[in-house]
Amino acid sequence: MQDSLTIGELAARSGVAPSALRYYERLGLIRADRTGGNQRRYARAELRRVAFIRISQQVGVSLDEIRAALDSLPEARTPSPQDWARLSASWRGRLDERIRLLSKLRDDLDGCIGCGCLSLQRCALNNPGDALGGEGPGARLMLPRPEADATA
Amino acid sequence: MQDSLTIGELAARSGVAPSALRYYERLGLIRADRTGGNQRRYARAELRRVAFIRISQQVGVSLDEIRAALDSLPEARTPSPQDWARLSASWRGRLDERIRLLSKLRDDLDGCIGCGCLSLQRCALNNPGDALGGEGPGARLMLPRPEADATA
DNA sequence: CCTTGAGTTGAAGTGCCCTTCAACTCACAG
DNA sequence: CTGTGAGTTGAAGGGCACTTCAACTCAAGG
Repeated sequence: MQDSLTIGELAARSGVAPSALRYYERLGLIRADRTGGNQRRYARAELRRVAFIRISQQVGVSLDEIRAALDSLPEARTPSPQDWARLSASWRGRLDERIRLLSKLRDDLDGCIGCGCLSLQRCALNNPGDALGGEGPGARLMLPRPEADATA
Repeated sequence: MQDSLTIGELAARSGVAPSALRYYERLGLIRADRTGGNQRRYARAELRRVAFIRISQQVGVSLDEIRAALDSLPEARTPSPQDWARLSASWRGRLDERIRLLSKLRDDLDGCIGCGCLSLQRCALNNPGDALGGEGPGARLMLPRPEADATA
């Protein structure tokens, strides 16, 4: 009942598996103090960081970008509500864009279904300027899977 | 200028890389005839299949599920507009759900930003019944990245 | 003290969706 | 007929976000 949480406690409270928390730490997304016996002890503030990470993932931001965002927080002091608000607000455009694209896809799909033609190339694929762009080599997951786990 | 397309032509017209098309074929998502020299020749209808695949991915459906959906098409005849409409319509709920979740996330985020508290756990994480659920072992990409490529 | 559940590490595995490579063969314009 | 760009294969690589494993050590209740 102190001011710090074990990894198990943080996992339970955040809904993120311990293995994921360790992974986040390796990536520099969160940090932990250590006990004499080398066990992690998390400050309460880390709970908020983890929450921000999960939110950001739902927005569709990669861990690498989340790390960059978190790096912009002040190191000296505990981040203020305004700090968090600024970070969250920075995802707002991303979120809007994602919603817009999916809504457009829904409309296109409705149009196709409605007219029965389902000329998908015209409706939804052949609009390169609009649709999702991606660059560079290496395999990426190009398109989203909705399933995720907030409680496991 | 015949009735069939080479893999390069299909790639160009669909915006999907040849390597991806071969991959789709391995997974049983598309099929190709072969020339005497063992090269793939795609019927025009395959273009529509590929379009459907890409659309489905945007909706957030896995290739495995897409394969299952495509398997439900009649094998005897070329799928009719109604066949495609049925398949597309079957994703409609998924799409709606995704849009709904993202919209809710946006509202939550606005709320948090608005009040400055950013109590993310209450706002957006601690609603397990609502949020994205996932099951089973093995690493999955839990949350979507919007970037994708429809023209490369 | 001692047991037992929780925590530690690095390395390897998993699932998805492809891409890249090497070492060929094909198809067609000239 | 020949050169060249396009196509073929299986195997391996790659990025992401983790999980799993083995082989330990810690922490705390009885």
